[in-house]
Amino acid sequence: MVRGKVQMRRIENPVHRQVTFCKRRGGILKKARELSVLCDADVGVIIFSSQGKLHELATNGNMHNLVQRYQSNVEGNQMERGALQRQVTEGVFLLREEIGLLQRGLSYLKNFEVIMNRSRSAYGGGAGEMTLDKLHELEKGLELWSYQIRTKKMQMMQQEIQFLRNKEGIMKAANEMLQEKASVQLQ
Amino acid sequence: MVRGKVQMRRIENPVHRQVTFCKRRGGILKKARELSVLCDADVGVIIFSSQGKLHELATNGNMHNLVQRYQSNVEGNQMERGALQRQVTEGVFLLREEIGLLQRGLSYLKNFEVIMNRSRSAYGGGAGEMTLDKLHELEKGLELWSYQIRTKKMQMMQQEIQFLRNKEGIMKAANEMLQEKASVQLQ
DNA sequence: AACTATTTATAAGA
DNA sequence: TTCTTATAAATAGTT
Repeated sequence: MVRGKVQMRRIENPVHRQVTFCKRRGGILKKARELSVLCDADVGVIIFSSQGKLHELATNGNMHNLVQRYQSNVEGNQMERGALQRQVTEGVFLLREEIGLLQRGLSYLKNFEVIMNRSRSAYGGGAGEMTLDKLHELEKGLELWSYQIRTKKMQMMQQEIQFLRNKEGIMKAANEMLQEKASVQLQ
Repeated sequence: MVRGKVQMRRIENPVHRQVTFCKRRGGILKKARELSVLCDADVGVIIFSSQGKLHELATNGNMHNLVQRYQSNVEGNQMERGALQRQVTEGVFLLREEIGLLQRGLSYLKNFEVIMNRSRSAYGGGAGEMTLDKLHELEKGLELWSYQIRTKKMQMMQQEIQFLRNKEGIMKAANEMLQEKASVQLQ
C-alpha cells in the first residue's frame, strides 16, 4: 500500500524502479489514449527506459506522421534535418556548377569557331599567326576547362563517398547501441 | 464533481472539451515528468489539440535529440536506405548526363576538324598544317583524357560504392541478428 | 481559477 | 509476475 506521498526522486531499488516503470508507463499511455478520444487530439508518447528500451504510442496510429508534423511545426527547415538534406542540396549545387562549366567550355569552342571562320575568309585560309595564337588560346581554355571539370568530378565523388561513410557511421552507432542493449538484457 | 464514470468518447460541448483538454494535458505532462524522474527514463510527449495547436514535453529538455534517437531506433533503417538509393541513382544519372555533355563537346571538336581539313586541302600546307596538327593533337589529348577520366572515375566510384554497400549489408545483417537476440531475451 | 465529490492510479504487500 | 488494497492523485462538474 501507499505509505505517504512518494518522494519525487529516482527509485534506487532496481526492482521497485522496474515495477514502477511498467505501471506508470501503462498509466501514461492510457491517459494519452483518453486525452486523444475525449478531446479529439493527436498524441504521441515516446519513452526510453533507463536501459534504452523504446516504448511508444501514437494515438493516430502513426508515429512517423506525427513526428513529421511536429518537425514541420517546430523545426522547419533550419534545424539539421540530417546530413541528407545538406547532401542533396550540395549535390544539386555541384551539378549546376558543373553544367555551367561545360556550357562555358562549349560556348568557348563555338566562339573560337566563329573567329577561325572569320580569319579564314579574311586571309584566304593561310592565316598563320592569328590562327596559331587563337589555337594557343583555345588550348589554354580547354586546359582550364578540363581542369575545372576534373576538380568538379573529384568533388562529386568525394561527396558520394562522404555520404556513404556517414551512412556507415550511423549503422555502426546503431549496431553498438544494440550490442549494449543485448548485453544489458543478459544480466 | 465527478458523477459516475466518464464515457470514453469525444466530448461534444466545445467548452467542456477545451477545459478537459487543458486539465488532462497538464496531468499527462506531470505524469511524464514523474516517470522520468522516478524511473530514470527519457520521455517525450507531443500533443496536437483539435485546433492543431502543438504542446510538447521532452524530459531531457531536448525533443530534437529524442526524436532523432527514436528515428534511429525505429525508422532509421528504411529511411536511410531509401535516401541512399536515391543518392546513388542520382549519382549515376549525373554521371551519364556529364558523359553525354563531354561526348557532345568531343563530336563538336571532331566536326571542327573536318572543317579545318577541308580548308587545308583547299589551300595546301604551311600554317594550315600546323594548325591542323595542333588541333589534331588537342583532340587526341582531349579524347584520351575524357576516356580515361570517364572509365577510371566510373570504376573507382563503382568500386567504392560497391565496397560501402557490402559493408552496409554486413552491418545490417549484424544489426538484425542483434535485434532478434535482444527481442528474444526480453521474453 | 478554485473547490470537492468521486473516480482513477498506484505503492507495497502477498 | 499478477492480484489486492490502502492511500495518493487526478479530475468532472460546479462556483
